[in-house]
Amino acid sequence: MHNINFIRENPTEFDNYMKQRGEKPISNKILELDKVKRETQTVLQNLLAERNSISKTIGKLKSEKKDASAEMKKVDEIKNKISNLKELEIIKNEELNTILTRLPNIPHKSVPIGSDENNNTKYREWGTKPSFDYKAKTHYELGEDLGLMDFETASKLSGSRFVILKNQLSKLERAIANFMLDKHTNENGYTEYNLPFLVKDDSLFGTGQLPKFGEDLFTAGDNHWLIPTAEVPLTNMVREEILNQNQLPMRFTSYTPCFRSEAGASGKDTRGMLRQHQFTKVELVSVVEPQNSEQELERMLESAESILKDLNIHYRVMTLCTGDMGFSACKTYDIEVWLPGENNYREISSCSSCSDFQARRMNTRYKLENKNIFVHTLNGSGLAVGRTLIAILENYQMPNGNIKIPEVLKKYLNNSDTLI
RNA sequence: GGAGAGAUGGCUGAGCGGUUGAAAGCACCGGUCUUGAAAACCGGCAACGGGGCAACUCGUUCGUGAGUUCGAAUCUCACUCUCUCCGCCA
Repeated sequence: MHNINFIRENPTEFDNYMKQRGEKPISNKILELDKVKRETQTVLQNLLAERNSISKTIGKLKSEKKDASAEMKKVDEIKNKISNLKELEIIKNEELNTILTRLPNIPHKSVPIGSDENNNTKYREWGTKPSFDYKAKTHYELGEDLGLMDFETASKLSGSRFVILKNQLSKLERAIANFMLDKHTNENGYTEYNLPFLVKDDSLFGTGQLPKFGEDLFTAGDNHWLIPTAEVPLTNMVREEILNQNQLPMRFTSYTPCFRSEAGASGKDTRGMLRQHQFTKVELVSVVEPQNSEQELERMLESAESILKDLNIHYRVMTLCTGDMGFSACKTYDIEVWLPGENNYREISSCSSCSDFQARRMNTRYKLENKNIFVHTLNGSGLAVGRTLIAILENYQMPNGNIKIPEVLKKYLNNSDTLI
């Protein structure tokens, strides 16, 4: 949600920011609605004040057993005007909100300007690509050849974009999740939560998925939605709260399934388990004071990177350009992991600062010297577990089709050296 | 699923239809006292919005939405949520 004061004072600048994010200029319309709304409100409030004071007089007269019929007649006349103006104010306010709740966050100054992923810039990279004497296999070739990854049966159960992991691969998924959670809670300073996977629409509004992106989500009836990411429940834990300064920064982590309809991705990544309707992810969320959010984003990125460093898998970090960022983000780093089987980099984490954008939607503030200030929220994957599993398969594959176990995961897998 | 109770400020918790935006306590902030701290005492302390350069002023808000009334935290209706008991159940 946007600060209407900022738009009032910087309409051209606002339009410019929106243009960078692929929106049309709209400040004119916003300011016009805002003006009408405020004028209506002023007139309305004067009438309300008049009604209130006459009502008080009536109360006084009645308690003195005097005649109040003249005053009551006066109020009666005002009442009609009031209800008309009230209606108008509500309409204008709704029109304004419809616009304001559907505009994306303003990008941070340091974000490269551009329309799509081609304008993303490389922030840094780590490690080197492994080399193979043969054509590296894809994760689904490896998984299926080992008999541990089953797309056919999954589609019998649930349709396309689902997978079944069996035996050692199922255990590997658990090992990865445990390793990530241990790392983030023991070394990176996050507190672990076990969360609801169903949320109400208020929560999805708070983090920005609703009202605009409902078609990307699965519903579960009764005003419940399946979470597309743990960001939603984690961040909304502080919705409608006024926090104390000494509670900040807050750092949360959680391992949850994520459910996405992938409505806009038909035909994309249909092979393998890269893009599924259901996947698991370890999520990181921070709630911080505004002046600390830039630094917190770097910290969060490093926390996510620490997982891949420990796994010793090559990756690069991209700074997303204005046109490629998510709705709520003001700045986003994507971590792209190297997948030898694909011969390509693929997103495995996305770390975003949402500045005060979600905080305004959620009305989350903290007390600072008797003032209530909107917090800044950040979220990042640390990491997507399914895609980490893919990365391990492809990077740790051996010529015979078996998989080496990364050093840090051994203790989670009976100290085995290889998958089977 | 059946029966009942409830929802008030950061928290706990009072509140006959008419200075109740709301008692009291806690928390918090400032001060006195103290070598320092604690205690005690004094003072301050809801949010959001409109108008105004400002002092300030007006409006809205007691779960949400309608209604009754000149006037609603207080009365009526619907909805949401929470809790208790019973039943069912991982």
